[in-house]
Amino acid sequence: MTVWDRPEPPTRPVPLDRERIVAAAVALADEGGLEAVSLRKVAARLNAGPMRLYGYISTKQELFDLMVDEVYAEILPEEQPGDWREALSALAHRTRRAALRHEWLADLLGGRPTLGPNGLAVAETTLAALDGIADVDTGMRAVETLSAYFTGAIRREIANLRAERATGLSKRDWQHASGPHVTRMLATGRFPALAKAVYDGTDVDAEASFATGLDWVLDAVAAKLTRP
Amino acid sequence: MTVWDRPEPPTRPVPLDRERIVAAAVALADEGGLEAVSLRKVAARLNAGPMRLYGYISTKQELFDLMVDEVYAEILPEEQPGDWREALSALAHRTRRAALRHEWLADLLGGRPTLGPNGLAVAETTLAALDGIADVDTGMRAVETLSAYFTGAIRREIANLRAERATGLSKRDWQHASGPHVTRMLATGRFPALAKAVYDGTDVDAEASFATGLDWVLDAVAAKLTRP
DNA sequence: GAAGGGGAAATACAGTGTATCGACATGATG
DNA sequence: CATCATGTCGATACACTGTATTTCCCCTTC
Repeated sequence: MTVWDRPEPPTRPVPLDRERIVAAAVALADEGGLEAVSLRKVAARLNAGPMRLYGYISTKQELFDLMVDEVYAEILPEEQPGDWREALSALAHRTRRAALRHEWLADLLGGRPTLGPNGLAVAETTLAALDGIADVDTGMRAVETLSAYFTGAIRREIANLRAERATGLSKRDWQHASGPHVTRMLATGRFPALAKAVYDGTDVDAEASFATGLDWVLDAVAAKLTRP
Repeated sequence: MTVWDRPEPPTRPVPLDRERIVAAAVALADEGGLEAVSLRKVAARLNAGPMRLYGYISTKQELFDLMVDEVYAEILPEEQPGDWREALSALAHRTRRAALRHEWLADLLGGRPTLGPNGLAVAETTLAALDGIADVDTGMRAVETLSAYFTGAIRREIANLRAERATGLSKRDWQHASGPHVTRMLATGRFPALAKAVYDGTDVDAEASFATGLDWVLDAVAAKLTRP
């Protein structure tokens, strides 16, 4: 019996771990959004059967949790600046940039408590930045308020970005010329304040808007820190 | 040929409109969350075939948009108080309470631009509250900042609420005693600031936390309004 | 060599959003 | 009154989803 007659030994299944799985899922989501992530496609990308993933996660939600924590690794700053304000500001901006790299993050942000190692690490360094500056309670309140702000702001920014992309219109064009529905509504005169805002408002770019809102919130935090 | 032999005339299809459809969808979502909303189930609740809905909406996303706008009708205040600060605060609290009544709103909040009639009406009254107090640009920035805050805060609150419900543990219990994963992580000593926050922090109820964060942001807005 | 165990894969199921198509009640027209 | 066009509704179909269950086969251990 020659070599040719003997069948090749069966290919061992490719080794798997959460890291690989999450990487595949993130890649899929980066390319086609969250809805492009299906267990079948993730598994296929790893040359594995779908059910194999259930050894590493027990539900699709858990895969999302892992994906979010993976991105928190990008958000975690390598070294902390001394100033608490810089630290918090950096956290906000890093989160925003991460969401711009992985737009699907906006869909998940704030959706579930972040209990993964990187999420906890981010929480740690954030709270640590306020250590000694404020008592525990005001510190927590500050972090919560700030993160509520940038979570919401990021979500809105991504939402607008998608809307512009979908209609093919820049925000300015959309407001001024085309955007049939909104234009028609504004023309009814039932929304004078809104109309004024839309037509008289100077359009600032998203980053600047994010930054000024952030500054306001940081100002508020600063005011509470100094006065216990 | 008697009456009994003749078949009854065919039952006319039940009349339908967006209002009925949205009401059915909202009811479904209130009972079982957003994932309980399927076009088939919505249609079934209206004694109609699934495909019939496509005369009124062209995609499931649009149904969600209509649902959100429906809730904005609850958020819209009946009469506006004079003070801008009261007005903005009321908007935030009304949105929060709406989300507590319809928890699925948290999943949709900030996810897409709100262009429905009620959403626009809310935007209108909100901007109107700042009319004369601030120039257009700072007014918009104020509204955006504030709504980013409460959007994020509401999402987190609902997320925590669900997590507590799922584990059957109150936040306090979860942090202190059981919650194996978090407890173990904190015990490693790698998260000292976080551990201090968890163990030394006094737990305030969600509404109070929401309100203080809101006050901070409103303070910040007030500071920017007075000083142009 | 035989038996057992464990993990991967195949199959199965109930459900999803949406496209397509056939039938049929209705209103217009002869 | 008969016929035809029209438009709408429902049935069917399709590709896909998350997940439970079953089947199978390789490796280890006697």
